[in-house]
Formats: sequence, C-alpha cells, structure tokens
Amino acid sequence: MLEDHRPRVAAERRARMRRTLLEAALLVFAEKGVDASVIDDVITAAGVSRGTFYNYFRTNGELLIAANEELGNELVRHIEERVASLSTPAARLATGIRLYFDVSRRFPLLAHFLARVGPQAAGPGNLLYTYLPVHLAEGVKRGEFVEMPTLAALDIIVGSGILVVTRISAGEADDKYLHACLLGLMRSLGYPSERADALLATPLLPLDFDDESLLVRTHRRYMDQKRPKRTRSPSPAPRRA
Amino acid sequence: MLEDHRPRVAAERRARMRRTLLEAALLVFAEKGVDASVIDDVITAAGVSRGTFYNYFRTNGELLIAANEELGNELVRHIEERVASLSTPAARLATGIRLYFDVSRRFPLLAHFLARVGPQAAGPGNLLYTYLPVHLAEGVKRGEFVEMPTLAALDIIVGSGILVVTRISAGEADDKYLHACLLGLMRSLGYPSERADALLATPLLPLDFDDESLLVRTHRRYMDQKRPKRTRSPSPAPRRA
Amino acid sequence: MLEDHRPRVAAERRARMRRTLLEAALLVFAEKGVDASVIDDVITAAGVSRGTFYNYFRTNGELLIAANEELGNELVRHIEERVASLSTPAARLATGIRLYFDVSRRFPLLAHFLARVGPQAAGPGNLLYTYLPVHLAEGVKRGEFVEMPTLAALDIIVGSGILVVTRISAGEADDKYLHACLLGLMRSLGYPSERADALLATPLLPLDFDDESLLVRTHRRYMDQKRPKRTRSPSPAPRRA
Amino acid sequence: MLEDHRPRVAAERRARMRRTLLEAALLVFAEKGVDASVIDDVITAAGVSRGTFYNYFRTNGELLIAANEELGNELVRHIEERVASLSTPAARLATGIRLYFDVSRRFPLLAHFLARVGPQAAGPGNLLYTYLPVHLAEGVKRGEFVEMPTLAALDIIVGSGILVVTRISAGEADDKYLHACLLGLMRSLGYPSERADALLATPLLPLDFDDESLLVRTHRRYMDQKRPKRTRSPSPAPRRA
DNA sequence: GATGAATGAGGCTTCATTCAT
DNA sequence: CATGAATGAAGCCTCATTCAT
Repeated sequence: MLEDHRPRVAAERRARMRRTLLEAALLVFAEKGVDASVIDDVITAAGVSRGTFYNYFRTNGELLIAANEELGNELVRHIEERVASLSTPAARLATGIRLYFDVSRRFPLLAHFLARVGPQAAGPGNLLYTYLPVHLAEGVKRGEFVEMPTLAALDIIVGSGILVVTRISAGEADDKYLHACLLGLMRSLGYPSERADALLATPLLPLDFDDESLLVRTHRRYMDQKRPKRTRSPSPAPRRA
Repeated sequence: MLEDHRPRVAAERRARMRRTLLEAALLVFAEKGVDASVIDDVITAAGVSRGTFYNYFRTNGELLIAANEELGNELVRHIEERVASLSTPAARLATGIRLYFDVSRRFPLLAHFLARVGPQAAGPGNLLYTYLPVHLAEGVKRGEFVEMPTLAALDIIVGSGILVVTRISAGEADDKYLHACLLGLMRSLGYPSERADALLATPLLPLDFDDESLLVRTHRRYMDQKRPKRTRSPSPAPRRA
Repeated sequence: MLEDHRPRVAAERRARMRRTLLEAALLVFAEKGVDASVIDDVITAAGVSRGTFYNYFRTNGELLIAANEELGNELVRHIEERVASLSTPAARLATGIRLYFDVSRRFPLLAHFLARVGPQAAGPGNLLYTYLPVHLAEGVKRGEFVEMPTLAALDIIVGSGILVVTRISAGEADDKYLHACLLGLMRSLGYPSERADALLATPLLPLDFDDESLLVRTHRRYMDQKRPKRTRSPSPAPRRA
Repeated sequence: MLEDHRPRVAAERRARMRRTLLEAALLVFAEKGVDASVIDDVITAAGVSRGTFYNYFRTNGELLIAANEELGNELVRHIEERVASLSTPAARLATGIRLYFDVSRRFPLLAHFLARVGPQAAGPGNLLYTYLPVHLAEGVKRGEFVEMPTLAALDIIVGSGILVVTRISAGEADDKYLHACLLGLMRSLGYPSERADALLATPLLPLDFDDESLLVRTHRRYMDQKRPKRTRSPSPAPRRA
C-alpha cells in the first residue's frame, strides 16, 4: 500500500532550512554583533531569499533567541553528559565550567558569539539555568559548598563566565588566567583552593562533537572564511614578465 | 584694567550645554538602551536643536562613551573618597562594592543605565580599572587576599557586578541576595566569610551627592518623568454657572 | 452500458471549488477592501492551498471581476425576475432600485462589498447595463420618462446608487432617506413625485434567495464571524472538586 | 533695530516645499490612481529626497487627503465666489455644477484626479459639504426645490457628479450628455426642466484661475509631460541612410 | 489537481549626518 | 554658535507568483 510521505519530506526540508538559517545566523552574529542589522547578511550567508527568511523568523530578536538556544543547549547537553559520571558535585561543576571555557577556546566562533550575546545569553530557556542549580544544591547538601541563595551563586558564575569568555574571544586568556578564574569561582562557592587545584590538575579530555553538530558545522565555515582557501578558482595564474 | 571675559563666559556656556546634553543622554540611554536610535530623543530631552548636538558630539558612540565616563567616574571618585579612610584593603574593597550596589538601588536611573551598557561599562577609561587593582594588590600584600592574576580578580568582580546591577535594575535584588553576592565575591578573593560578615555588619552610611552632581540632577528628572506631577496645570479649572 | 463519469465528477468538483473560492473572496473583499492584499486571506478563508488558488484565478483582479459578476448578476437576475410581472416600466424600475437597496440592507456583506468596489462595480459585464436601458427606453416610449441620453440616466441612477449603498453599509441610511433618494431618482427621469409615491407606497415583498445562493451562503459566514458563537467548545468545562 | 527674520523665512520655505509635494502628488495620483504606491513617484516628480517626504506626510493616505482638500477647496471657493452674485439658489446651484463639469473638461488633470479619488473625494472636510446644503436650503425656502432630506439631495448630486467626471476624464462626455445630466439633477430636486433649460442656455464664462493656483501650475506640468517638448536636449539628430 | 516552500521585486520607514541661514 | 530642513543610505517587511513534489 502506498503512503503519502510528502508531509514527512516537507517537514524534513523545513527543519533543514531552519538549520541552514541558524548556521548562517551564528556566523553573522559572531562577526557583526547581536545588535547589528543582520538579516541581509544572514540570507546572503545562507544563500537564501529574503522572503524565505521571514518564513522562519519574524525578527532579528527571534533569530537570536533561536540561535542562542540551539547552540547553547547543544553545548550544555554535551557537557552535562560528560560530567554526569563524575563522583562529586564540585567535580561536576568545576569540570563543567572548565569544559565550557575549553570549548570556547577551541571554537573561536563560539567565544565570539557568546561574547557578543553577553548577559542575554544566560536568558531563561538556557539550560544552564536548569542544570547549574542542581549541582549547586547537591554541593551544598554534601557540604562541599556553603549555603547561599541560588541566584547569587548563579550570577557570580554566569557573570564572571561572560567576561572570561569575552577575554577568550579577544585572545587575552592564557592558562594561568583561566586557572585562576576557576579557582576563584570555586572559592566563591566556599570550595577550598587546594581541593579545587586537585580537581583541576587532572588532564581535560576535550569534548567531542558530532560532525553534524551545529557547533562543528558552523565552526568549519567560520574558519574557512577566516583563511579562505579559495577552492573554487585555485589561484590566479601568476603573470610573468 | 579691562579684561575681555567673553572667552570665559563662552567656555562656561559650552560646559553647561555639554552637561545638559549628557543629562539628556543618560535619561535616554537608561530608557531605550544603548543600541537604540537615540539622537532624536536626546535633543528633544535637552530642548536643543539637531545642529547643536553635533557641535558637541560627533557620533552616537562618542556620546555614550562621554556619558559613561562622566557618570562612572563621578561615582567611582565618590566611593574612593569615602573608603580611603578605612583601615584595611579588604574593608575598602568590600565597602566600595557595597556602596556601588547601594547607589544602584537608590538611583534606579543608574542601575538601568549600567544594566544597559553592560560589560562595555567596564571599558578602559573607567576608573574602576585604576582603583580596584590597587586595593587588590594591597590586600594581597597584607595577606588578606590570595595571590592571583589581577585580571582574573577584576573579571570576577566586574562580571558578577554587572549581573547584580542588572538584577537591581529589574527589582530582583533583595538584601539577602546582595549580602550573599558580596560574601561570595570576597570569598573568591580568598577572604573568609566570617571576617567579610563582620565587615558588612556595620551600617552603611549612604553616599551623599551634591545637588548639582550629574547623578542627582538626572535622577530627579528621571523620577519626574516616571510619575509626572503635572506641575503646569495643577488641576482643571472648575467651571462656574 | 458503462459510462465513464469521471469527467463529470471532476467538472463538478472544479465548480464547487470555484464557488468556495468566490465565497471566501467576497468575505475578504467586504472586509479589507478591494485594493488590499487579499490572496492570503482568501486561501485561509477557503481552507485551500496557495497553489490551488492559482489553478482557478490568475490574479487578484481576475478574482475581483469574477466575484463581482457572480454576485452582481445573481442579484440583478433575481430582481429582474421579480419586477418582470409589473405592469409599467416606471414600476419595474422603481421597484428594482428599491429591491436593490433593500437587499443591501438585509445583507450587510453585500453593502460592504458594493461600497468597497464602488464605481467599478458598475463596470461593463454587469447585467445592470443590460437591463436598465430596456426599462428606461420602455418608459420613454410609454411617456413615463422624459427623453434623455441613456448614458445620462444610467450615470445618475448608478452614481447615486453607489453613494446610497455606501450609506447603507455605514448604517447611515434610514427609511426616510431611502424614500427621498428613490423619489429624487424617479424625478430625475421626469417621473412625478406623486406617482412615484404611489408606487413606493405598496409594501415590498423581500427577495427570496435560495439557501445555496452565493449571497446567502456568504452572508451566513459573514454574520458568523461577526459574532462568533464559538460552536466548537460550547462552554468551558466546569472543574470538579 | 535688527529683527531675526529667520523663523519667517523658514516657515515660508516649509510652505513652499509642501506645495511642491502636493503638486507632485496630484500629478501622480491622477496618473496612477489613488491606491497605488505613490511615494517613490512623488519624490521623483518633486525632485526631493525620500526623507523630505516623510518630513511632511507620514503616509500615502495623509498625502491624498491633503492634496484632495487643497485642490478641492481651491476649486469650490472659486466657484462659490462666482455664483454668489447670481440671483436665485437654483441658478447658483446649476451654474456651480456646470462650472464644476466645465473645469473638469478644461483641466484633464483635475478630471483624472477626481475620477481616481471617487467617492472619497467628497469626504468630510470637502467644502462642497459646507456650501451645497446652503443652496439647497435656500432653494427649498424659495419654493424652487421640493423639500427632502439634505443628505439625499447631496448624495444624488455628488454620486452622479462623480460618474460624470469619470466620463469626462474618459473623454466620453459630450455636450448633450452633460446637458442632460444637469437637467436630470435639477429635476431630481424638483426643479422643472424648462426653467433649468433657460438657466443653462446662458453662455458660461469659464472660471479664471490665478497663474499660481495649484490647479494651473499642476495642469501645466501635466500637459507638458503629456506632449513633452523636450526642451532640454532639443532632439536627437535623425540618422540618415 | 493539490500542496506549500521559495522567490524577489516592490514598497515602506528611520535616522545619523550635513549645511544653508 | 544655534537652528532645523534636507538628505539618502540602510534597513525593514509583504505578498503575488512560481514550481518541485
């Protein structure tokens, strides 16, 4: 019996187009900033018509929110998956933040994007605000962290984190600086430097992203446009005298 | 002997106009944000013509930078003046931050403005970046703070501070939250909670601003436009028979 | 003997779809006006896809012309049928116009639509331009009307009629006004007021439209959307304890 | 003593620019119709920048209303001035309408414009609605017209008039047609054909407009663009074989 | 036939900046 | 210096129409 798979096919196409637009948006936001007029660049980068854009996103802001969520959540989920197996809340938290910074270093696009988005990146809807409180609460229960209002802890971590990522994106963050920030953040939660030092002494296995992940795909395009290999027209034939 | 005081008078007029424009700019930035289109509103609020504006500031950005510096430095200088007399670096730092938050609470305009400006508020040129390192270094020398790269400490303090002020501007910051943030920040520098608690236990004498200060003048206009007392026509004239 | 009735069935389906689209178009034209962007609303109202629309009408204008003709001619034919049995041209004309106004009052959708279409409603192709001249000529021959160029008489009747229907659609036309307009129009043809009065004194039996007529079907939907009875969920289900 | 006449000069400039825009608007509306997108053409015709337009009119509709009022009222005032000296209301009314049609014939631009505007031309704010009722009322008082609701008389006159002007603009209105329309309109008010005939027998002295009037100025440009004399580049030299 | 995503020309509107008065 | 009209680049958004499935 024949099925009409047109609906499914159509839905898949829609999803693909959405991704295409989000990828383009990430590139452009990272480049031009979040408050810039972006639509023209996005449709150019996506190779898509003006009208198509408006079939998916009504405004600049809607696009930013979607891009931020998609990327942010992909990242947070990966991190959570990784740290889930660690044995203490402090380890989970410290490693999570460490991974966050590490990914930002490995993917300049991400750092730029986050730096541009700034505080809004941590808007509601960001999974950070789902997971961080859990680790904090567990840490308090275990006696690893001092008791404090969740909001205060969150704001210190997230606020500091934003500036750190901004430094990373500006190329101003060396290992020593990052280490110090991590220690400082852990101390602010009441976790002693020595134990934090021990946690951070272990080598960090970098997060591994799927080749189809938004981050990797966008990163690749980002690097390509930084040092364009000009694959199309290999190189202009050098003229001789 | 007769002096030509026209130049001096002219210079004074220029300075006054500049202030007028900065006041208007602060109001508008606090209201509409930093990336908004602002000039129209500014000249309206200042009661001044388009052309005049351009005699003082060449661009939007110049205006923001000037406003930010003027306001930020007025604030920082007041704070520094106050804390100078305190006996320990930790006390100076803790009280300074405390005053910062306190002023933000008393002057919603300031909180809004800072929240809008975000991380850029802490750009170079901001006196924070002159004074904070001094307190930090002294604290380390005295053994009050652990040793860490200045940049790391600054970023934790400033980054957290931005989010805190944002909370204040959104009306989400109660005393408990603020206290926790202060403790957390001090801890992140290696200063123990108990001693920080002691420091913060003393009542805080609010900063006192001159009636002619940028902050007070702008604040007043800001509050006026929030609940307009309609000074012009006190009440509709009752009709007689 | 077996017949292939697929062609007939297909033709019927086509006709039904055409009607569906015309109904939707009438609703939308009456609501949004003739020059508005209409296709989106039409396909929504018709519950049909974009592509389907273009299988039936190539452009906006084609749709308007079709809708106008379909509705206008249905109306004119009904009126002519009714007045055919009257004994004098003056009676036929006066009653015809009277019916026109009466139907406009009973079907606000019609009034709105005609008011929106305006003078173009009376374009060539409208049966008015077929029938009116006949009555006028007969009236002249019988000595009821003065002799005058047909075009002049038509323009007075149609021009006035358009404004009258506009008044009706705006709810500004009471009985007295309508009566005066009818008398005025008859006078303009040379028919004395007293005799016109006598003609108009007879009660008017409202035109009766088939339930399947374009007018009635569209009117019903129009009224439904004006005061939606919310047939789907008759009333919010009361919660129990 | 020196006065600052800058304000006055500025106001004059503003008024001139407004006129420039209105002239351009009339040309464009007459050409493209009232519902067309017009702003681009208007600024081109006025030789003015996009931004300037928005300094004077916010929307298409605002522009139309202003143009319609300016032109309509100029016209009505001229007509009223002329007919004021006539001795009877019927003469004033008949001559007024006659002049209206006559001006429409002499100034095709006017006819086109009015035909395009259609019923809306007679919106509130149009002086017609100020003056016509006066003549009608006086006519009734004098026994020249039958008594009828003012609105009914107005709608017959204005409604018919719109179609007549449309005929004129289409070049379909000959003398006989116009005469018949005038007789018909007078009859509709209860004024007998014979007397109307007498009124209309007198030759009509055409209205005389100031060279600076909106009508004349715009008319001139309109005729110029119809048969462009190409004064700038005299004519391309004809090529020979 | 029916579908609905994609297209892109066509129009709209704002606003930073200039400049004659 | 102050003024404010004029500018026009830069964005924004809609919607009639096409076309692959």
